[in-house]
Amino acid sequence: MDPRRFTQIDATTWRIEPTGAMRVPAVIYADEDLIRGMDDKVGVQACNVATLPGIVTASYAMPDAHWGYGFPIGGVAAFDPDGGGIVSAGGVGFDISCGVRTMLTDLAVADIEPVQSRLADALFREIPAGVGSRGAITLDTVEMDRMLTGGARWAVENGWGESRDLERIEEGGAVPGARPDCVSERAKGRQRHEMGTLGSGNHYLEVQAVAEIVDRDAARAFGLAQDQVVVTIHCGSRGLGHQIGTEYLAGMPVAAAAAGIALPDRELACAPINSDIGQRYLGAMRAASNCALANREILGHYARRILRDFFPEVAVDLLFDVSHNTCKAETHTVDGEPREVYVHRKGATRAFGPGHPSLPDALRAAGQPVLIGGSMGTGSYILAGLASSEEKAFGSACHGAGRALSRHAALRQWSGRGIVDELAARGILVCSPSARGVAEEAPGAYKDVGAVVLAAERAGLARRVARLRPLICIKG
DNA sequence: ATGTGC
Repeated sequence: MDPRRFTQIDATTWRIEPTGAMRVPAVIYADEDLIRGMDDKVGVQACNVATLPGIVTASYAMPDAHWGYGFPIGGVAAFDPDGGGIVSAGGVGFDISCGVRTMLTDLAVADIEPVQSRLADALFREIPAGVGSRGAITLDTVEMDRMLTGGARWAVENGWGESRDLERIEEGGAVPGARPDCVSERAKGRQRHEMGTLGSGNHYLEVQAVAEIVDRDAARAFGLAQDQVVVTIHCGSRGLGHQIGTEYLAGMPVAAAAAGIALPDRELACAPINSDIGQRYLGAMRAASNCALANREILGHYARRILRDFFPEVAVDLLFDVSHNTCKAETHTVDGEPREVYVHRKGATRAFGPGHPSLPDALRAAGQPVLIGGSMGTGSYILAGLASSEEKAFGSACHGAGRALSRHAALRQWSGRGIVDELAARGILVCSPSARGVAEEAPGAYKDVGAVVLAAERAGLARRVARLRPLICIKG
């Protein structure tokens, strides 16, 4: 995008004042290079979101923003239910409650090196990955509904996880207000065999090493040390969330028209929060969130089990599990008053600062861990939420590197085999059922994650704590 | 993202 279409507020804040149907400004947090690298559609979409009924304060885009279905990926917008506010399936995304968890081990890089190849083989063999992958768990109708209301708590009760994990998961492992009755039989049917599976696209399970400590005090509070081995899982609600997104997306244009909402783009289809379909979507979306929380808990359990085959005494403690595709009712300061608003975060991570009451005691002083997935070769970051993020973007930050090239362009430029060989030469073992998927996810197809997190830090969204480098990547 | 799509 041409930076000149914005008013530059400071080095990392760019603003478009309301014009036409916009009810609030659009604000993008990024440095000038990142702005230049963004598609024009990011600005257009952020402005489109600013026209939606009940939006408060501003429509925001994070430093990793790129264009998505209706709302930008990397978009944050909050709506007031008492001011005609809306909920939008396109504002959450197809992969409902897609997110990241990082688990800390007491192993060092030197412990992994002798077993790296065998460990990669074991993880690849035992963790189902790829399009349509099936797991070892099958749910009947009763267990399906229990999973959809119980989330990670349900997983723990069934032996796939540990109860001490729960306080390290957003919402304590189970999102309240889930309504399995608002989830279609088709969506449930697609999920029957998919619990404990990774899926495809940019989803992965990685064994990583702490490559750099940026903030010593926060790293200590999080339990991170140089050369420590951690396991990070990125995945979501699989077929169930996708089916729910598809079905409600189809129903929302009618609901928007019935509510007299004029849309600048059909893809922004939405419904009033205080409407039947709005409430049904929220109930189904929360059920899908619980599916994603349960899925990540099960995958974490598998990772623990496999690590213990190699290191019987290994400790594997959950640092945090956080989603980056959600709509949540939260209390934020709006026009100087605390108000409950529905915050859509689509490709944006919740980033609550120090002292936030929702954080567990052990993390309250340091702030929420903000888990940023990079690309296969470049590594990832752990950030900490900042109090300033509350007034900048309703307590949100970026979620990843963001694509620089389309999947199609990546396929033209790289082969899966070539990427696997290139990364192996750098000590990174990649295992995937799909060579095409690996080519699509080539490190060069992504922006520089370091530039993205630096911009997030400069903008006051979150601060860098540690950088991680991959050792083993199981790719969907 | 997705029992991937013309």
